[in-house]
Order: sequence, then structure tokens, then C-alpha cells
Amino acid sequence: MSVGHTGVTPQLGPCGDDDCGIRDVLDRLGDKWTVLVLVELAKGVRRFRELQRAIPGISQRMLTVTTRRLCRDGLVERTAYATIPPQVEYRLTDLGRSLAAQVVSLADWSRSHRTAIAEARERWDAL
Amino acid sequence: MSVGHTGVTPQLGPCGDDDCGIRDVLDRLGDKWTVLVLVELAKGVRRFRELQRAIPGISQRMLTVTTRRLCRDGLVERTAYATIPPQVEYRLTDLGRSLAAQVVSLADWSRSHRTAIAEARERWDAL
DNA sequence: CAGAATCCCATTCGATACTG
DNA sequence: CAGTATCGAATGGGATTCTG
Repeated sequence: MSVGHTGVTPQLGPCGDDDCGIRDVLDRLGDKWTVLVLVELAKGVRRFRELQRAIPGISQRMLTVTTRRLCRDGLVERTAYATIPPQVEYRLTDLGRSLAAQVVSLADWSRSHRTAIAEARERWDAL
Repeated sequence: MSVGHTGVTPQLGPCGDDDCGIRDVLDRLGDKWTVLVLVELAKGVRRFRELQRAIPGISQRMLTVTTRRLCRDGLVERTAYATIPPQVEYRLTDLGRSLAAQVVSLADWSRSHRTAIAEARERWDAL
């Protein structure tokens, strides 16, 4: 979705309904890699390559896209050193850390209940 | 996720690293409506129409698809009454409630920090 | 090493129309 | 009311190639 309204602030007051601003954040968690990057960065500072190695299957492109989005949202900070070869460090901001805590907790939930879900799916598919 | 291009085997390892079964759950949270449905059902039992009214913008089709996926995963229970007109109730299972708790907490985080994120984006886009 | 730029396929989702 | 069925557009993201 990512409305990204430049200029007009949508004045969501007491937020009578649900999707207040949930979407702005959750759309990001939705994409395929953001959560995994957050979880990895929750462990500490990482370089580009380190992230890529730590997250099997992510392509160069998607790591670039994902980290940039996180930077844009103020969740991750990027530090580039003008060395040869270049070196870039990614680290969570305070804001990012507070989100990552939630995400890690969600990841834990996933691990704890994955079998229960797998079984439910089997039962469903058996019909 | 299904990385499968033609010929390429997904080859997901036996979960040696992080993404153990995170994906199974988080892919669902990723799609556009699941979180909103969970949050709404966390408030109580809802009928099909009630859900649709509570979640502005969701199409009939997507509500059907989303609720069915949640049922398949054992997170939501569906009860249909053979009345005329038909009546169908959706309610969280115990498993669903425990996930919804996490999700609601995440939604709260989103609301609390949406301005911080919006500001970060403005700063970024200003460059 | 850390990207940027293309290409292009697959999935997602919305709109619409129909049904029990 | 609570779906099902079909179609088309938009989007996500993988593979590949090139660069500072």
C-alpha cells in the first residue's frame, strides 16, 4: 500500500476504528524479508554481506531494498566507510530496537506453535 | 513463498538457522488483511458482514479468502447456521487468541510510533 | 564489498457477476 | 447473508549483469 502522502497529514484523532496507522508499519512486516532482517539486526551490528549470509535465500537486490526501507522508516541506521573495499554497517535505531522486540517475540511465538499450525493444516487439507 | 522458478528446487534446509518456521506464520501476517481480521476478532465473535463493515476496504472475496486461511491454520473457528438468511460466526480459537495477543500488541506499537515513522520518512524523502 | 539497473514471471488483490 | 467464479492490473521479488 504505502500511501506515502507528502504534505497532507490525515488527522487520525482518537482513532475510532481499527486500521489507524497500523498499515504503515505492518505493510513492512508483511514483505518477505523485513522481519528476518530485523531479527538479525536485533543481535547486533551487521555488514551487508553478513546480513546476506545470515539470511539464506535473500537476493542482493532484496537486501538492498529491505534495508533501505528500514532506513527510511527510521528503524535502521546505515553507516558507510569510504574504504576499499567499501564497508557498510547497519544497526537498529532506538525505534527499531523497540519494534524488533515485538517482532522477536512474534518470531518466538511462531516457533512455539508451528507444529500446532502444521497439524491444523493437515486436518483441514485432509477433508 | 515458493521460490520455485522452473527447474530450481527450493531446498529449504532442515531449519538450521533462524527462519525455522517463522515464515509459516509471518507470511500470513504479511498479506493485506489478516492482521486486521485478527484484531477485529480479538474483540469478540463476528459474523461475515460484521467483519466486512468493521474492516473498511476489504472486498468480499478477500474476506472469504482471509478467514478461510485463518481457519485452515487453526486460528479461527467457523460456525455456520442453516438459517435463512444464512448466518456464519467467526471466533478465535485458543491458538488464535494467543497469536492475536501478539498482533494486538504490535498494532499498539504501530499506533504509538506512527508519527515517529512518518517523520523519519519525511526526513528521508526530503533529501 | 556494496550496491544499481533490467528483465520478467508469479502471485496478490480488486472489480464484477452469479448462487444457495 | 454468505459466499463462489472469473478476469485483468498491479505488485513483489528472483536472476542476471554492470559499477565505484
